[in-house]
Amino acid sequence: MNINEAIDRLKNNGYKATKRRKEILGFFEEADGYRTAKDLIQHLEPAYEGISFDTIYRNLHLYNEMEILETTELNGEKHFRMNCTHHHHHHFICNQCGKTKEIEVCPMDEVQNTLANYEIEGHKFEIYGLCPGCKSA
Amino acid sequence: MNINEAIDRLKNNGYKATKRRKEILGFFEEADGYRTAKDLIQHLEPAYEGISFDTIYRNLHLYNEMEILETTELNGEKHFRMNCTHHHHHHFICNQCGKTKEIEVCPMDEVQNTLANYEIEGHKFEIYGLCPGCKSA
DNA sequence: TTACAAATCGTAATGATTACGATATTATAT
DNA sequence: ATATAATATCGTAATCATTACGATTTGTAA
Repeated sequence: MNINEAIDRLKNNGYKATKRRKEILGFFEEADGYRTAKDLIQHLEPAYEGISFDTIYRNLHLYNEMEILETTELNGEKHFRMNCTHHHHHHFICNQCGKTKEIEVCPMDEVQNTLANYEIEGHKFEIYGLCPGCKSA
Repeated sequence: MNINEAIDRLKNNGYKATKRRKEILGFFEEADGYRTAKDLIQHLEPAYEGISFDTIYRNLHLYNEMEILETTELNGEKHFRMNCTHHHHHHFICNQCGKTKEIEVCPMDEVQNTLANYEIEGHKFEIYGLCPGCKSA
């Protein structure tokens, strides 16, 4: 997912591409990893002084529903990142900088048959630690 | 982990085994799955009218630190369950009743070598859905 | 049973998130 | 380009889970 795809998706669904919405997309594209609502507010404050919580959270939820952003919970705070739209995979997540690395291994195939009579609705596999950059710093 | 083990662990670390602490352990033993702070408060209210948030949260954290309870985040709320002290494993978690089933598969062995130069500090693998009981109900 | 440390209570404070009426902005049709 | 109507944002208050703290009560060990 990139900014232009996201804007197209907005417009195709009757949403407007406002300055703030574009700026939010820019923030996540540049971030290239997980960020919180607070991170976003801090980024927007200089250019959009007094930006409303309403704007922040409404758009984060909108982007999440439209699968422009994906979300996960990291130590009690919701984090967001640009959605990976291609194939199914999981993430290593850096505890320091929030950047992610794709993990192709998915254990679900192996697990399926141990869950006969269960209805599987979803799963989560995440690895946490330090990326090479943060490790050496 | 069972109630008696937990009480021993409390006493061995200089903590007192109060009525409320025993009642909380009883709640989680009987629950046999993930429960929230609110669930616990509702359980305790009848017998301990006006029980303090302080008591609830302080003890949940204490039990978590002492590895009497383990915790996970499920749709934005912290959930707790009796800790499984034996070997490393993961959980299927029922979205309806919170009960869990142990999953022996752990994908980490397979993943390790794809993360050279990364420092791995932890991982999470959870499967969500409906247990056989909730599925047929 | 006394004494004292630890636990609980009652309640206020915090922090993230949600909600809402008033105002401003965007997209579209003219 | 302009007017119009729908949508988005603002400013701020409300909500919800959780944390914090002084005053009081309780558990434990001598």
